[in-house]
Amino acid sequence: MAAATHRLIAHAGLDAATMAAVAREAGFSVGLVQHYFASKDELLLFAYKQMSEHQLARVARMVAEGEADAQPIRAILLRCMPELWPLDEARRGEYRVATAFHARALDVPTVAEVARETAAVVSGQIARAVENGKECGEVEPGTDAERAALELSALVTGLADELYGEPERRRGDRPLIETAEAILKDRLGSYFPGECHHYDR
Amino acid sequence: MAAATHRLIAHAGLDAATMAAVAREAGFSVGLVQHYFASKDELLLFAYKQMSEHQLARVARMVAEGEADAQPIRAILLRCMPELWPLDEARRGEYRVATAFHARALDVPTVAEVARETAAVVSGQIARAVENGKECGEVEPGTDAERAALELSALVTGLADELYGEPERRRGDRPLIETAEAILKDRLGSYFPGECHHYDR
DNA sequence: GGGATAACAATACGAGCGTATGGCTTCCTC
DNA sequence: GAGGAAGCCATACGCTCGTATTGTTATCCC
Repeated sequence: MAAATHRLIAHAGLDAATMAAVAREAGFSVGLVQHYFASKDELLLFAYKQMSEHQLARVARMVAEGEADAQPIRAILLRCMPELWPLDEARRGEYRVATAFHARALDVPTVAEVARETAAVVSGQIARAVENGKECGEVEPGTDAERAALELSALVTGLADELYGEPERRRGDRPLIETAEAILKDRLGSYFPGECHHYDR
Repeated sequence: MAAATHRLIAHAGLDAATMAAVAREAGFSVGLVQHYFASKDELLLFAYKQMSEHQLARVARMVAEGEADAQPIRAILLRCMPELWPLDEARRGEYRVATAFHARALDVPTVAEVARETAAVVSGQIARAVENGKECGEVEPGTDAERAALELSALVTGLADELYGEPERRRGDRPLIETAEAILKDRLGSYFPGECHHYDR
C-alpha cells in the first residue's frame, strides 16, 4: 500500500493519492486500506517515512561499501550525495514525493517531524564524515564540521532542485549534471584537501 | 484578492485557499472572485506570479541602490540573496507560499512555467553579476559565470530550507542565520576575490 | 436618460472526498 | 469444531469544494 501511495504521489502529486486511488493502485478495497491505517494522514505519513528510510538505507549501504574499499571520505561523499538527486526515473519519483511532503510539512506537524529527522540524519552524517576526516588527515584540524554539513546539505538539496527542472539541459557540450557534480567535487575538495593516512582503513 | 490568497496560503497552505475562504478573507462574495478569475487555477497562478514579481522587484531595487552607492558587486549580492530567506514573518510567509507552489509546479505545467521563469531570472542576474565582475576586476577572467550562478542559486535556495526549519537554532553563541551568511560570504569571496577598479561606478 | 457593461451577491448543483458501517470469508486456537 | 480475530469488501453518509446560474445594483457612454 505504501508503494502504491508512493507511485501515485510520484505520478500526479499528493492530491491524486486518495483513499480510493490508493486502494485501486494496490489492488485492494478501500475498506482494507482503512483496516491498516486509521486515517489518511497515517497512510501518507507511513509512506513518507518508508521512503525516507529507503533513501537513508541506500546511502548507508554506499557508505559501508566505500569504507570496505578503503576509499577516501571525499570520494564516498561524492558518490553518496548525488544519490538524492533526480537522475533517473526512480529517483525523480522520489524527488517528487519528497517535494510534495516538504510542502505538506509546512502545515502538518507530524510530517514536519519526519522531515526534520531525515534532514538531521543527513547533516549528522556529513558532520561525522568531516570529523572522521580530521582524524585521518583528509580535513584540516580547524574545520567547522557543523558549518561544513550545513553548506554541503544545502548545496545538495539546492542542486537537486536545479537538476529536476531541466534534466536534458546542456551547457555547451556537457549536460547539467556534470556541472553539478563538478561543483560538488570542488566544494568537497575544499573541505577535504588532504590524503587519508590510515592505511588500515 | 491576490493578497488574500497569499495570506491564506502562507497561513495554512494551498488547501486552505478555497474560493469561499479567499472571498471571505478579501471581504467579497464568491461570485465576485469568479467574475475576475475564470477558474481557481487562474487565481492561484495570478497570486503566485504576483508574489514572484514582488520578490524580483525588491531584489532589483536593492541592486539599483547598491549600484548607486558604488558598492562592490560582491557586497550587493551578499545583501540581495538573503532577501529570499525566511528571516522575518513576511518573508517566512513568502517562503511558505513559494514552497507550496514549488510542489504544485510538479503537476501543473502553468505553475512550473512561472517557477522556471523566476529561477531563470535569478540565475541570469547572478551570471550577469559575475560577467560584470570580470569587467571591473572583481572576478578572475577565466571564471565560468553560468556555473557560478548554478552553485550560488542552489546554495541560496538550499540555505533557505535549512533556515526555515529552526529559525531560533543556535550554534554555540551564534544564531544559524549568521552561519548561513558566513557561508554565503565565503562563497561569494571565492568568486569575487578582487577589488573593483572602476572608480566611476 | 436609457441601455449596455461591469461590479457584486446569493444560492443551487454535482462531483469527489474521507470515513463509518455492516457483512462475508479465512484461518488459527483452545 | 466452535468461536473469535484478522483479512477483506461494498456501500452509504455527510461534508466540502469548484463552478454554474440567476439575480440586483452601480457606472458610464452616446
